[in-house]
Amino acid sequence: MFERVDQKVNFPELEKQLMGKWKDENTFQKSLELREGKPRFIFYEGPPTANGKPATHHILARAFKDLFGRYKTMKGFYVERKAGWDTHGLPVEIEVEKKLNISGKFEIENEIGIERFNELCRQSVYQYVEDWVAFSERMAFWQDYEHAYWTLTPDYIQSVWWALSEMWKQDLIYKGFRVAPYCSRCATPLSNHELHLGYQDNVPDPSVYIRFRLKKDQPGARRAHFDKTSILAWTTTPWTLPGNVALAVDNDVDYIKVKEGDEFLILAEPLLSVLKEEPHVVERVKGHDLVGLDYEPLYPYSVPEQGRAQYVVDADFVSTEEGTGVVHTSALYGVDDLRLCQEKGIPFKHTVGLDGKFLPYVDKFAGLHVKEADPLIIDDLRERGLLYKAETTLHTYPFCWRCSTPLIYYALDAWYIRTTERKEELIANNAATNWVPAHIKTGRMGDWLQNNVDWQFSRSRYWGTPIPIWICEGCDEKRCVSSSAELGLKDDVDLHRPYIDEITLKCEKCGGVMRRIPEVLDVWFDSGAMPFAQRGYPRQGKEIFEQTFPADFISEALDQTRGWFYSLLVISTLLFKQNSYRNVICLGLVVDPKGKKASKSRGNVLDPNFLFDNFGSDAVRWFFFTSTQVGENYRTGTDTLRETVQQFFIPLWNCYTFFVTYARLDNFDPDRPAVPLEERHVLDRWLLSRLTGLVTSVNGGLDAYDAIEPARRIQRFVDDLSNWYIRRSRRRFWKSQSDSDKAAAYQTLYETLRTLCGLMAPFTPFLADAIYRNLSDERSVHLTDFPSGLAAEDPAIEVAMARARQAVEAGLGARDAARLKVRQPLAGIALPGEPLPEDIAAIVREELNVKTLTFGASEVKLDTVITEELKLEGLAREVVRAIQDRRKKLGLNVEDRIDTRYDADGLLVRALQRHADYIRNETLSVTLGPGREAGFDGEQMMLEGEQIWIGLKRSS
RNA sequence: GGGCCGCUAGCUCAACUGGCAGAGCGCCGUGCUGAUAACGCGGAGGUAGGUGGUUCGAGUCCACCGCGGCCCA
Repeated sequence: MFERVDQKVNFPELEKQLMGKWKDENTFQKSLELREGKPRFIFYEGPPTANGKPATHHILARAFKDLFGRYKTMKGFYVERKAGWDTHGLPVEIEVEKKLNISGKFEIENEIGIERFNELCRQSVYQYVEDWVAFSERMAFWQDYEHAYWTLTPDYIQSVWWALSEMWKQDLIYKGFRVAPYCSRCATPLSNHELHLGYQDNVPDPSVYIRFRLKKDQPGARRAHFDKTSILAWTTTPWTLPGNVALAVDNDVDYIKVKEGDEFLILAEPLLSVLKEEPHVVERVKGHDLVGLDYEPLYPYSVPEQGRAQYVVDADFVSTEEGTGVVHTSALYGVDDLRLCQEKGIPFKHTVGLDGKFLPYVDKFAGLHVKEADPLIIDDLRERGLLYKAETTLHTYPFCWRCSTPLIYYALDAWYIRTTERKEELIANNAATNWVPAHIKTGRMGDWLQNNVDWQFSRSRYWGTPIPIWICEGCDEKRCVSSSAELGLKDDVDLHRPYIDEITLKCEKCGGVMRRIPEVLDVWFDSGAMPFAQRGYPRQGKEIFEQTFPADFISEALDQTRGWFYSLLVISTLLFKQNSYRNVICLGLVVDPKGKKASKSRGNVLDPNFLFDNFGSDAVRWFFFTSTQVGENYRTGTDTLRETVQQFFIPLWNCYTFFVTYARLDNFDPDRPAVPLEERHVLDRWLLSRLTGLVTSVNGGLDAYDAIEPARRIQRFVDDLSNWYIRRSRRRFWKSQSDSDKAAAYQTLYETLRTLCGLMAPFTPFLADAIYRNLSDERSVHLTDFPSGLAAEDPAIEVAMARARQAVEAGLGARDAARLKVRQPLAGIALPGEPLPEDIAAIVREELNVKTLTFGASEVKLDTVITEELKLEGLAREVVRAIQDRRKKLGLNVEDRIDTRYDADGLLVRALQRHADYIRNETLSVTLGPGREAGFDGEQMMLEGEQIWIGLKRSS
């Protein structure tokens, strides 16, 4: 027997009940046990960073992950779902810095200490993971949270080390430079975000034009040509001039040689206006004519012992908007500069230290801070006749957002993985991956791979996987370690800073002391290593790793293209020569109803708990599955969610309560023999045909990693079920005799609801299970097989029914135009088109409330003549309607019998007498008679312009 | 500056390979209703972001531009 169901449902409350049941019954665990030994469907959890409370956009990816995990489980696969937590990285550090009200290297190292700082990071992570588990369970994201992988464990870290050491063995790791905005006081590089915090406008800086004297002994015929000739270059950072190694010109720009006094100057034609005098043009050349010319170094400090420097090169970033069209290049103090010198093979070395002061060997300016040195350098060049002119310019310049020190661009040590060497392999492995939506493969991801640069994986931070590279103080020998055993440490020892920094090794080459480089790993390396690191591979878990690599399916939002999607691809390509995922759903972003990104400062952030409490998590999931194409943004607001509940959840729930209400009254027993399909009412056969099609397309869609089309079809089906099948079948459930037609109706609706629950289980796990359990003796839908292979297709019925519904539409339109309410029966209607089968035509007649339905007319033609006979029938229906209304007002139950009295005259009385049987039957009136009797709860009202009093009471 | 995605009714979104521009919400009118906080019918509401091009025919294909989003530089 089915439990009574309240029509007024509170979905959030329902969901909490289900959470309790799942916990008590271990439903998730059971769903896994059910499929033990079955083929695996391999899912990888992209670990969220535990640096804050989960937000609404986190529901999105988790909903999709859960959808396919549940679907494949119901399809018979064993779907391990190991949770994971990304525990390292700058976001965690920043969260802790905020709590401590500190910021930056200086405070961390000198006030807090790395040991305590990292301990606080660890605590912070543990705290947030609790929030994440609660959140995930609230939205029914079934994962194994007890056996989650944590990127901070010694096992995990050692796997990561192993991965790096394998790349080391392949000679894919090298040390280089990285130019970044740098604060010399804080001794720290700034992130892009930090950089943007500190720009100031109208900052005065020197603007100097420098003569670079061309060497007289140029190779070949060019020699005499350049006597007394200088190339004019411009800079606003004179302190970079001692580090000058090259001048860059644009190959295709016109350069002019002008005579000024007894010397010659070369600069770009569009910038002749910077000259002090009216230009006296001597010669015009192209930039590429200048390339290769040697010039006299301004200073001896950056003249290399080996290799060639101080000559003219071509570059693609030369501007003719300002300066002279010649770019002074100092390799280590500009992003473009460094790239150019690396491309051209120009040697370079630092002239400035990490403290922002000139190094000792730059003897003229040694120990001076670069900004202090600027005027001295200008003076020095002026004295030596190398300064053409010096001015002051006002421009926008970045300052440290913490301490307001002017930032400089500075090349820091950085470690790289030579991904460019394996670029073609990366592209091939990406090409073999199924992207949803497809355009990401060649678009966003493909473009990113085409423009691949080596992966800079070192971070000058604290809370991260320490980079396992040790360098000999004596001979510079380098070594990459792959396990704690190699360091003489136990397996379970904490490998984080600062402890790891104290570990020294003995150099095998010279016997000297080897120390670890101070940097930690980019967190993307951590998460990209999860396919094997979650198993502790290769020290352990070898077998399980091999069984679970690569993944069949992963899903995240598209900001992961350069993040996790990339790091997984790179690491597995370099180590295992294939991608670690076969199918990937790349989701759009959650934005506010205006399309703006949610942010606290805009105040448009949706609190997930607010949504859960008001609409339920199923509703939020369903919204994400149905609202827009995968890859597009989700305009999310309370209005759209309210609509989701009203348009889909409530109608579905009403279908369910309708069934339960009458099934209880009739003691419907689902185990009774089924009425053969061919003997069922045409509405049943129509519904089951529709259901068959639905099952097929939902299976097909989900198999192709498409969620939206299946979900939208389910939505349309529920509309058909509610507003056509049940609407047109109601009387079959109400009628008093229990014949086979009634049994067929119950069986059809029952099977449909159960199947629908199966189809919906992966999408809305709470709602589907709530309904299914009541229909199935408390068995969980999540332990069933996914619906498939129904065989009740009947295209002819579907076509005919579609035509019938069009006929109804036309007929109701005609009624409306004629101002004839549907309650008033009419003699007939004639419609265009071919006749419909009788059983379907009957439905149309009933819906239109006409006696006859004919086809073949040229247009819709309604017989509008209302005979007295029809009028009385219409009045009878009015009376029925009035009695039903009264029943409802008196709070009577649908099955309650009543006695009915009336007081009226004229046509109404005749209608009541003529159609007494009909009225009694419709309203469950045991007696129906005239007279205002005592004890009858009555009401005076108007029906079709006539007075009537109707009174009723519950029949004893 | 570059890449990708989007731009269709007031709002949210559809329309297989080019073939009569649609649904839901909201609004107005009206009807139906003992499952329905629901539903039906009718109405108002569209130069499809803009400009060109290809085609018998373009929301759909091509080019350029604009706006929004994400990412890279």
